Amino acid sequence: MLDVAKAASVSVATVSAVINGSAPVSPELRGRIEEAIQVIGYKRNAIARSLKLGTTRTVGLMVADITNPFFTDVVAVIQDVLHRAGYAVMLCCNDEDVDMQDEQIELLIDRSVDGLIIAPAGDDETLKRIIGSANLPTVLIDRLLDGIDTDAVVLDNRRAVQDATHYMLGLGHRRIGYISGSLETSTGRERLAGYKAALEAANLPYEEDLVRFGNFREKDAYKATMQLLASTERPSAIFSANNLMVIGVMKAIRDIGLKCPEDVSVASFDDFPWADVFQPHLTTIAQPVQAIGEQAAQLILDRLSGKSPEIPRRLVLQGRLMIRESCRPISLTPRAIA
Amino acid sequence: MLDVAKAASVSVATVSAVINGSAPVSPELRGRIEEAIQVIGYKRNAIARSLKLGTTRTVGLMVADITNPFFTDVVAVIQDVLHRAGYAVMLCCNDEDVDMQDEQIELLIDRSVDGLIIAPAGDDETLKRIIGSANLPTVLIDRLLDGIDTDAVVLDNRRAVQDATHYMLGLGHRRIGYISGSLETSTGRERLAGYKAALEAANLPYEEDLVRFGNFREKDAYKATMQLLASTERPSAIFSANNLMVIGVMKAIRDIGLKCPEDVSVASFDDFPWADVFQPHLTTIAQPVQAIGEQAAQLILDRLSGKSPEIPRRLVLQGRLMIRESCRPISLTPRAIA
DNA sequence: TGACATAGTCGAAACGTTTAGAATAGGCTG
DNA sequence: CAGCCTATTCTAAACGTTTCGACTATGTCA
Repeated sequence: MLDVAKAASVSVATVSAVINGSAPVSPELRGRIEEAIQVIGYKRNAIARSLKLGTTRTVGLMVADITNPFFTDVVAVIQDVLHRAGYAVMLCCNDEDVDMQDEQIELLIDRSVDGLIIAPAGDDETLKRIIGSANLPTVLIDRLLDGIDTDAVVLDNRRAVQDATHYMLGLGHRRIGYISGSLETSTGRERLAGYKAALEAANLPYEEDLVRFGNFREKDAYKATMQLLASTERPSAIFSANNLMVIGVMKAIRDIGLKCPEDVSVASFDDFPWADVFQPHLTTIAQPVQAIGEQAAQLILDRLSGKSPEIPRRLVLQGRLMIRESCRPISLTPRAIA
Repeated sequence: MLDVAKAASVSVATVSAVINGSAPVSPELRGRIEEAIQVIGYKRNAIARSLKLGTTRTVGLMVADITNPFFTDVVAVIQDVLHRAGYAVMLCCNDEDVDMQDEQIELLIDRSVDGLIIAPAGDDETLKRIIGSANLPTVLIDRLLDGIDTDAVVLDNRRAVQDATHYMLGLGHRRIGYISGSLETSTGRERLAGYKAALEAANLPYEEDLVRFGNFREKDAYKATMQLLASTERPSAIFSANNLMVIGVMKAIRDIGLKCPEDVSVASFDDFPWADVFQPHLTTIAQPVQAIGEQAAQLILDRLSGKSPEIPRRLVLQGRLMIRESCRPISLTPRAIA
């Protein structure tokens, strides 16, 4: 900038004024300065600017697992709308690892991001302390944190799986296996609550044996399903609490020599773009990923521009049950009855 | 830092010395300073540090489409290894849009990233000019850029699809449809070249009618496949040049009332974690995503720490043909013969 | 015509670090 | 004891911006 100022024989203050349009500048000087900028190929240094202004126009985005297509989609739309608003996105993912998560949030805060969008891996005290003391605009997505009261956009998880379970119950299933996500997450807890609620509404007992933990990961879900299917009274249906796990569930069903939906019905949280083209066509709960991403981005943008209300806003969206062919009426699944 | 210095009654230089261990400090002062840091809860300001040092310990990662599971996986491992090395990742994705890409690369350079990892959307002149003049450590992944000579890690695309085509030819298929990615990308060109090479090796003519462009996207691939299947001499097999497009291909096959592999065989670039559990079990070319990510990250890390050789390193990895059940011998697909 | 507002420009301080080089205090050598 | 070396500490400049307040020239109003 100093070079530009010299080349145009003006002060740096004036150069700054034309670049930012922050003060009136005579047409003559403006012309000289703009020309000098062209000639020199000057680009203003965003770091120096950030130092002075105390803002980086960057938001930190931390999600538990970017490999999960749900998060991938959400990240993509967040990145898109933030970019259009002139913000850069610093991305972290920790593969559902809480310790890694703590490190990463530090990394982000350390880099002086202006705000944070987080889908936390777990309800970790350290994390909560850090984001509490960072005092940054923060929006939680997908998963809430106990005792942390910020903007958030989440799904009505409880209702969604209650509906799905109700649907399976309606097909006559009485023993519905449930592959749960980690109860360290609000989604893990809420989804399980939905399952319980549906059972209760149908006057059916909640059986611990029928729920196993897959921690939102394929491998763990595979093991969990193997156990479930090996038990004496095999369930006639299985609900998977997310997309990654349903792959594990299907693999276990295959490996144990059963067929879906002939032998066991399956439904899952999270939809797939290919769900109605590969067999069995999975019955799923579709999340409005586009809306989730847009809303989250908008919340942080509003907060950053200071036009949010004082109290945090909590958006809860509804899932949609996509009934396809992976669940069938109990009367048609003879082997499960035997 | 000034506060810490005051609290410990020393100069900021000394505080800096203990924080960075950049100069010897007596145990006494060190103790006082460390205590003051604790008490005050001081964190050094990375922006100011970047300004002085001219380095941000951040690398820009721009991929054409993060929604594509291949890129997602690669991004995840890159993020992981860079994080472990103390680097933050600034992510951009542009949905294969070249103009957006130009904007984004500017955004990244503007933010003073220390290096760039790019999977370009297209062979765009503006992009090339920008990264040429930015003069930053850069590594290209997946796709090369004509005339840009930097570190890179790519697949041997040509060979991989040549092998796959050879395999289909071996099953007796003579009319193999090819759904191509954009020829603006090196992968688009190389993969098509592999298809042609296999044809040539088998003394078969290259027929323009059999290749359609899906631009690496599901929707376009769907349309392309519809055309292909509507033609008078319908192909008995189709190869899709990536994962997103094969979904479109399968949808088209379904919508036109055909079955895979009974009526038409299908193979695709890029593997899926669920490929051998949902029907039809797709025959694919699996890319070593883990290795690609690791190598790319290592290349940029080496370059950043100045321990790379002067000349750019170009790594080319091999794909692996995963033969499953979506292709069958031509003699068994009667309808295609008719 | 003098007081005063206004537009345009500039000098210099500030943002929070790092670091070169100066300063200081001992200790050692001859 | 002078001279010198070493270890430790400090002062101050620099990184590249933004912006406050000062200054000048010009125009306006009573």
